[in-house]
Amino acid sequence: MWFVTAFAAMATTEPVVALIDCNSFYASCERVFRPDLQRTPVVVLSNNDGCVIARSADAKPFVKMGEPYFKIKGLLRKHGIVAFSSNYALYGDLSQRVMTVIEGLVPRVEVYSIDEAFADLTGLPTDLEFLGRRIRSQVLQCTGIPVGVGISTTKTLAKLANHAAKTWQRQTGGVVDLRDPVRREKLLRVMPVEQVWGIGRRLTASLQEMHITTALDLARADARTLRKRFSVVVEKTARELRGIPCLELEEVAPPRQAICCSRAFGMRQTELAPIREAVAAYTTRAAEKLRAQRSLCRQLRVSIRTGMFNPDEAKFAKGIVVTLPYPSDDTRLLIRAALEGLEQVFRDGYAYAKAEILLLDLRQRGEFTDDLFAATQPAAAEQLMGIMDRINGRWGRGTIHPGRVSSQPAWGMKQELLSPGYTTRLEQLWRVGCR
DNA sequence: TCTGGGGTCCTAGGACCC
DNA sequence: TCTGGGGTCCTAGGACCC
Repeated sequence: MWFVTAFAAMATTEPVVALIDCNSFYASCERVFRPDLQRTPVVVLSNNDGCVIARSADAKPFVKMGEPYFKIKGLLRKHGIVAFSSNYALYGDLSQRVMTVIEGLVPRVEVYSIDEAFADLTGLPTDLEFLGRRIRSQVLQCTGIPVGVGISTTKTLAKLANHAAKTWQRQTGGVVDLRDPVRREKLLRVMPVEQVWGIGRRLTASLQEMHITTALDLARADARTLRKRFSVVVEKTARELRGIPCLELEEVAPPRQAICCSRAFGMRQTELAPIREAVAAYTTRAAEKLRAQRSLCRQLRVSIRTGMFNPDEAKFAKGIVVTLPYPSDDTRLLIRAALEGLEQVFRDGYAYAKAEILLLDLRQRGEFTDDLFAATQPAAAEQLMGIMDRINGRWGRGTIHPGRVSSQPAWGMKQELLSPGYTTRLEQLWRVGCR
């Protein structure tokens, strides 16, 4: 008899995956150190205070995602909605804390984005809904960030379960276990296909032509047809909706294949000089990211563009790829290449809004063996970069920087509503009590 | 006046090789 | 008379995600 039960237990060890997702993450971060805003709707703006990129739940009925700030200033005032510039130092730090708490509660975690993590719960002997609630309460207690938990047998279904947990927060308590097939079908039936992870605007339109309008329709569609008509990605999505895992948990993120630093200027720039400064600064940042993942790059693309929305502005955009003499992570060499490229693409007579640096053809150290006699990066450069990174790591980004990069730039971002670096800057620590 | 900043993966098509 | 077919690599562009 024990054999039979043991066998039955083994046979039911199906894969289980959870998606833990922070609610309105950026807005929640802003509230952590502003308890007075707990009941006040909050929105967070993009760089340069351009448009809305995050909204607290109580701001959602009033403000659309992506809405330009200048258009909705009056509306925000009318409804008493508080706006913040984005404070990535704060969000990044709180994100790390959230992930640390989750990693302490479950064995295998994939940090999927700044505010989401997948967890493998396969074979855990506990009540999973209980575990979900535990994760929620623990993260909230340790960080002040509310999260939702979706549980199912595939990543795509866990995403959907999480979505349901958010949509019906009151009824579900923020945790939905979607392993039961009956429950799963019930949810898939009411879930519009555009809510499915991996199905964007274009695919939704094409799927609707084929009368696939709900998640259930997609799950039941013929996989081969989907592959032929669209791609393997859509095919996998459909299989995952059926409960067949096609996407693995990726605990260690592979090194990036491209690194980008792209930012709009605080105000339009017509002269070459300030744009040179901005390009040097962006390149410095990109090179830091490059070294952080211990890669070298062989190519760099620099591009600039004017504003793209205002019909009265003359439009211009151009980029160029520059190849380095050898694979490198030396900020100085990269800046030199980027400025060379900039000279070639810059045209007088335009009001530039944005520059972008893209590091391409990345490889890990020791990966390239193409030419025995090809030059390689001097050891002195590696040492210097290492020292720079250590100083900036210890004393804060930008403590030491190339002379070309200005610390009070004319092109800098507009951040008029920036909250303090509560957790990342000593002089901006949260003050409690004592007036 | 004013509209984000990162990334990934896939496919199609051309060049080229044998 | 007759002019293949399979494979690889690269690039551009599209679609998606957060």
